[in-house]
Amino acid sequence: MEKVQGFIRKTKQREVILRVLRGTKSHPTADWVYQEVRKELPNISLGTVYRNLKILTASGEALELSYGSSYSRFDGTPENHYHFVCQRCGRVEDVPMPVDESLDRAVEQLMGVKVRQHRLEFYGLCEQCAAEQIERPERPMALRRQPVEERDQAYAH
Amino acid sequence: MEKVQGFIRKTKQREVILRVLRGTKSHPTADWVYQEVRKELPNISLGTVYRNLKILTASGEALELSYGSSYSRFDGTPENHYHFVCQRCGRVEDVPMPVDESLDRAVEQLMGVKVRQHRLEFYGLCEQCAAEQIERPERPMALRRQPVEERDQAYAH
DNA sequence: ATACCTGCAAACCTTTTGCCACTAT
DNA sequence: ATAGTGGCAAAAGGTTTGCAGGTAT
Repeated sequence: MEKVQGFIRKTKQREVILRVLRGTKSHPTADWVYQEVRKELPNISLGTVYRNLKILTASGEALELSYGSSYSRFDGTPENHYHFVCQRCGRVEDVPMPVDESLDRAVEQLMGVKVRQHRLEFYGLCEQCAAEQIERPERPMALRRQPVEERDQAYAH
Repeated sequence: MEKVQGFIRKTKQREVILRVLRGTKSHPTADWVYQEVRKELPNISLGTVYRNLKILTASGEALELSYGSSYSRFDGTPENHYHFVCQRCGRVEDVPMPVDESLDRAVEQLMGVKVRQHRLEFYGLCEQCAAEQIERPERPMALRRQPVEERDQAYAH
């Protein structure tokens, strides 16, 4: 039942997707990639693009700029602060570290933009999950689906 | 047609939602908030929770921890680097600033966790949008819907 | 009175999946 | 041979919205 990838095969589709991704600096959406790839492979499907984007992300050949989980989370503390996200159980914790607003000024000078705020998030394993994390698979672990129960524990108070 | 909020009325629903949000440190999802609020207001609907979460976020009484747009964006440059996101046009740009990995070690020592990476994103107005941003509404501007054409321009190469 | 709000349900939209034929190894 | 893949279309799942009746101000 558990479909675990033994090896990743080389295909035309994946090759073009990666080339398109590397060929732009625009941080495109999946749909944009789809439209681009379609110019070369008119029959490719959106599903394939998503599948390969996920594979490329899991194998470290691309980055996915998103919150990770598909839902938004809300925070009743309006003052900006940093967060730590456990990549295994999904828990989100505040980081007891002061917000460094001088970073905003630095970016403004570097890029000529107006910065209102920044968000800093750390990703890794929380104390509890790090303890349970004994084995270390050589294949990208992100390919494995996370059990729903574990994800849910993060919603508990 | 454009529904612009002139003032925000005080309602039981919004009051309870804010109280629930302030009463937890768990960075809950909208659905978790819904379940909690329902204990006090059994007839409230998920839609109302979403609507109010959005209003609270826009008025600065809560933070939304998400990427902002509903889609993921991908980046063909696997090396970690920082991003700047224009809150007006949605454009995403790389920040020419070295990644400070000592932050990861600092958080590990502060929290007793294992940090694999961090993500730092700056939000504000890009040079172009800052120039066009002449007026400054006193009501939270996030309440206003963004024209589709402007959002789309961010997908262009 | 008059906006604003709510509940409900349908609609939306991005992302995921099942199925089956195909193909790289 | 055989597991990984792709195309297609349906499904999923979080979030938004239209509507019509309520409700603060």
